Amino acid sequence: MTKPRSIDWNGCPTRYAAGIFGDKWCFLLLRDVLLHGKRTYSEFLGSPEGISTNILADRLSRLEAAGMLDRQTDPRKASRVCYFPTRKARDILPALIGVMVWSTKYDARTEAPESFAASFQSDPVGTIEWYEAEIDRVDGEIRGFARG
Amino acid sequence: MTKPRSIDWNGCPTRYAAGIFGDKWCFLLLRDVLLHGKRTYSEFLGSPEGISTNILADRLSRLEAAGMLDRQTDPRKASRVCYFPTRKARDILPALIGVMVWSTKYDARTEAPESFAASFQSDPVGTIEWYEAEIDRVDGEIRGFARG
DNA sequence: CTGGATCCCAATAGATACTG
DNA sequence: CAGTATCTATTGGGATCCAG
Repeated sequence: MTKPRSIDWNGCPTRYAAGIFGDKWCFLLLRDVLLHGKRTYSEFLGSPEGISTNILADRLSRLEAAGMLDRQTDPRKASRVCYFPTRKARDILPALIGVMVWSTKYDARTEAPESFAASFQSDPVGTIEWYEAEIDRVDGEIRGFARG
Repeated sequence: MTKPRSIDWNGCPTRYAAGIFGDKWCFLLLRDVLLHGKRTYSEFLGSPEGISTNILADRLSRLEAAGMLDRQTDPRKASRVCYFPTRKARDILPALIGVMVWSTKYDARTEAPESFAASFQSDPVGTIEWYEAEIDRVDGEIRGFARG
């Protein structure tokens, strides 16, 4: 009887969060799906960090199991799979942006990624209005995809 | 100290953040030092997640190298070492609290840790006043320690 | 004592080749 | 395109040792 190596990861919000965000690849995938609008396996694979295929598959299924990603196959073309951020994932956006603002402040060499920088200058990112609009926009995207 | 493989991990704020927070143990150590007031090696070792000694030493040095922890030895007793959160680390508090609020919302089984729950109810956590007071309090703590 | 360093070896993460 | 399979590299647990 193998003794469980890990402890109960629930019962503490930071510990719960550590299980999701305390992983380099999950963190970056959430960036891709929430801020860069990436949706497909090959789009994620194309990120400059160079995730490998098995790791990508593993993290996508972890994030799906955690209720952060909604996996949908195109009704007309089964080989086309899209991963959409769930409401739960989109609710982390304010904190994620907080982290990015922090990073930008403390690492002089960092630059905001295109979509972040662009939207940050032209849109009221962080306001309730922007946030709710983003929620609605992705909801519409998912419905459109599911209808085919 | 593992050599970064292929890509440049700077140049993007999320990527930079992933290098610091995208690690389970760093994430939890920051919780301990920022929200539970833990300062010493043995206090960190006593956390319920059960970090092992080699990993703890490695992560403490990583966080020190990243400018998140300030390592101080007691002027009167060299064997007593304290790790204080730097200003840089304390500046992540608002985002960290945002993550905790998110976790608490989405995992029904999670409970806020004592110090978080207590301060959240009795103090105006999240306000500029609370935040600046916390900055000053830890600054005083560090000065007091360094004076002996 | 406290704050580590080191070693062993189990378990996990990850790069690459390959497949339906 | 969206993943498996395989094999190697790194991380991590636990015991032990060491220095101040």
